[in-house]
Amino acid sequence: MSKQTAPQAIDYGDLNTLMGYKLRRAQVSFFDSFAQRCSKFGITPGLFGVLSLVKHNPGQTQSAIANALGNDRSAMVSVVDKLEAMQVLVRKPSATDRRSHALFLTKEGEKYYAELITQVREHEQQFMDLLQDDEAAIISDVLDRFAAVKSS
Amino acid sequence: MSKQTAPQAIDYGDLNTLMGYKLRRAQVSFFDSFAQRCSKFGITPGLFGVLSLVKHNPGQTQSAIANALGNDRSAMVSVVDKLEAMQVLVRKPSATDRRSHALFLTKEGEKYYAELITQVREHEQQFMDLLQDDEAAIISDVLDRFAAVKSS
DNA sequence: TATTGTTATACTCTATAACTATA
DNA sequence: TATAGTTATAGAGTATAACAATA
Repeated sequence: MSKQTAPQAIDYGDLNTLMGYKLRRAQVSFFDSFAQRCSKFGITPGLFGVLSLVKHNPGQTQSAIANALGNDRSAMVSVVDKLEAMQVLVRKPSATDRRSHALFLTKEGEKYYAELITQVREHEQQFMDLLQDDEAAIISDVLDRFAAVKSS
Repeated sequence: MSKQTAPQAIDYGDLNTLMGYKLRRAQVSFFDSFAQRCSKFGITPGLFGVLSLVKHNPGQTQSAIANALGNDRSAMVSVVDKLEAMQVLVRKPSATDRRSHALFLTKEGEKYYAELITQVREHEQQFMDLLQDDEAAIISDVLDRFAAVKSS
């Protein structure tokens, strides 16, 4: 026999009733799926977030982008390094403050982002297809409310 | 003047339309809030998940718990070590398989969990209070559907 | 041969502190 | 004095590979 004991069914107990755990499971599933579909682009959700924010806010500084994403400045360094190595983003000296770097998508970066966002939207659609009628609007709303809860 | 340039408003662009990003923001907010409320218990969402699963499935092995949570069994070692150090959980030799450890809550662990789950439920309620009418049921349903998406 | 717990290892993510050059 | 980017560092979290004991 291949297994002596059949794998016993697990009772998820409280976890099955907790929105926090459902939220985590859903996010992990979503990001795993994202990573798989976008693997050929060599990008992660974290890199995508920075790229997208620079795309929509050209010329902003690293600190401004970090703040907007809720990350620390120091974490931005390697992220921007990677995106620069991919030649989709560039640091340019700020015109008004020589301490800071203004971030821009390269010409290649614009093309890259255009192709990437198409994949990302298809991926979104794959999940949105699981919803019916007005559910999407409700989820979107509720997640925004959850995100707005201040923790201290 | 305290700042030379007023902080420019950030356009979240595509991110504001992507469920994946909303999901992440909501989860981070939820877990930050959880961590704050449960800090006096010295526990994290990850530790709580294991403890809760052992509570509801006494005698299961480390591998079974790891599998149920989608983790690798190697990651369980330090988690169980921590919970054992907190004296809320014990490894006992399995009666049927001398390779494996059966996990149980200690007497203290049962008391600890009872107090903890009360806090966790209050925390849940804090977020559920943001919802109205049938929204909770819809969110719960949709998150389950998202979690069920297989990624390969 | 396969599985359980374990160790060693490594990689990502995240955060803190300190440095430098600027402001 | 304070801020931007950077470096060094350290802590979680997660994963792979290999090993000893056992199945």
